[in-house]
Amino acid sequence: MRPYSKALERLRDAGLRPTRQRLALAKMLFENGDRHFTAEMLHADALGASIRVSLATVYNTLHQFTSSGLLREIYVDSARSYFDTNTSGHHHFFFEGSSRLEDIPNDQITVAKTPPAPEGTILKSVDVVVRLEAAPQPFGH
Amino acid sequence: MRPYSKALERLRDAGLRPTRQRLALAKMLFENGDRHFTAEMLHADALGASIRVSLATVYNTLHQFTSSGLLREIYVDSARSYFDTNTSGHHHFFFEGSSRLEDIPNDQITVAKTPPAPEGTILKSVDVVVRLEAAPQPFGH
DNA sequence: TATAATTTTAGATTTGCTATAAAATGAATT
DNA sequence: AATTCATTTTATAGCAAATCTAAAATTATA
Repeated sequence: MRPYSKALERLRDAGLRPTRQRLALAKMLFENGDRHFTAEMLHADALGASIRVSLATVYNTLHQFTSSGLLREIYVDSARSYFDTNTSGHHHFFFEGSSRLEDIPNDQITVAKTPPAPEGTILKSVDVVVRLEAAPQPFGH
Repeated sequence: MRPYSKALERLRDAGLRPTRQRLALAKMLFENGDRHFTAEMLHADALGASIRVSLATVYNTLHQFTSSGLLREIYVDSARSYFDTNTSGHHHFFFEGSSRLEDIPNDQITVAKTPPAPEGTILKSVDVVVRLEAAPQPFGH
C-alpha cells in the first residue's frame, strides 16, 4: 500500500474494475475501521463527502462487495439490509430502539457446538444476534 | 380443551377478542404443530382453506399475536418477515436456496456463554441462525 | 484513437408492509 | 331482541426499500 491504496488492492483482488465510484466507496468503507451500515446510510455519507454516486450504484456495489467477500450482510431487521465491513466470524448486539448494530467481543460469547449441515447442504455461516431493548427508566425524583 | 378450543383459550389468555378471523387464524397456526411462515403464506393458506380474511387483517393479527407472545418473529431475510409458532428458546437453520426455515434440535447447538446486556439495556433474545446453501452437485456419469 | 465491453445513472417499477376511514362485527345493556 | 358503543375488519391508497431498464458515460483493449 504505497502507490496503490488498500482500497484499490481490494478491488483488484476481487476482480472488480476500479471505477471512480467503486474506489470512492471502498475507501469510505475500508479505510476507517469497522462499520455497520445500510445502503441509504452509505449513500448519504457519500453525498456528504461530495462523492457523486447514485443510489442504484450503491446497491450494485454493496452486492458486488458482498459476493466477493469484502462485506458481509447482517439480518436483524425485516425492513432493511445491514452490512458489515468486518467479514471475520463474529456476532452482534442489535439495539432495537435505535436500530443500531454493535460487535460482540469474541471473548463474551461462545457457540460451543455447531450443528452439522443437513444432507445436501453446506454450512455458510453461524450468526448470533443478541437483541436488546432499552431498560425501563427508574422514576425520577 | 373441550367445549372451548385451544385456539379460543389462547386468544382469551392474550386478551384478544375471539373474532371469526382471529379464531380461524389461531386454529390454523396452533392446532397443527410448529410452523414457520410469512404473512403472505398464511394469507394464501387461509384463502385456500376458504377462510375469508384480508391481507391487512393477517398482518394485524400477526403483530397482535407476536406482541402477546403467541408468536415469535425470526430475522433471516432482509425483505420479508418470518414468524414461528414455537415461542420457546430455540434456534434455526435457514436454507438460502429455498428460503425455508427449520428448527435446530436443542441438543445440536449450545450457546455456552451469553454476553451481559450493555448498560441501560435489557436482553431480549439470543438468536442463532445457521445459514445453509445447496451443496455443489457432483458431476453426473 | 477507435472499438467493445462494462458500469453508472435517472427514473420507473416492484414488493412487502402500513395507514386510512368507512362498513361490519362483537359485547354490554336494556 | 333491539340499542348503543367500542373494536375489528376491510378495500384501497400510500410508503419506503430495493430492483429493473435502457440510454449515456466510462474503462479496458486493440
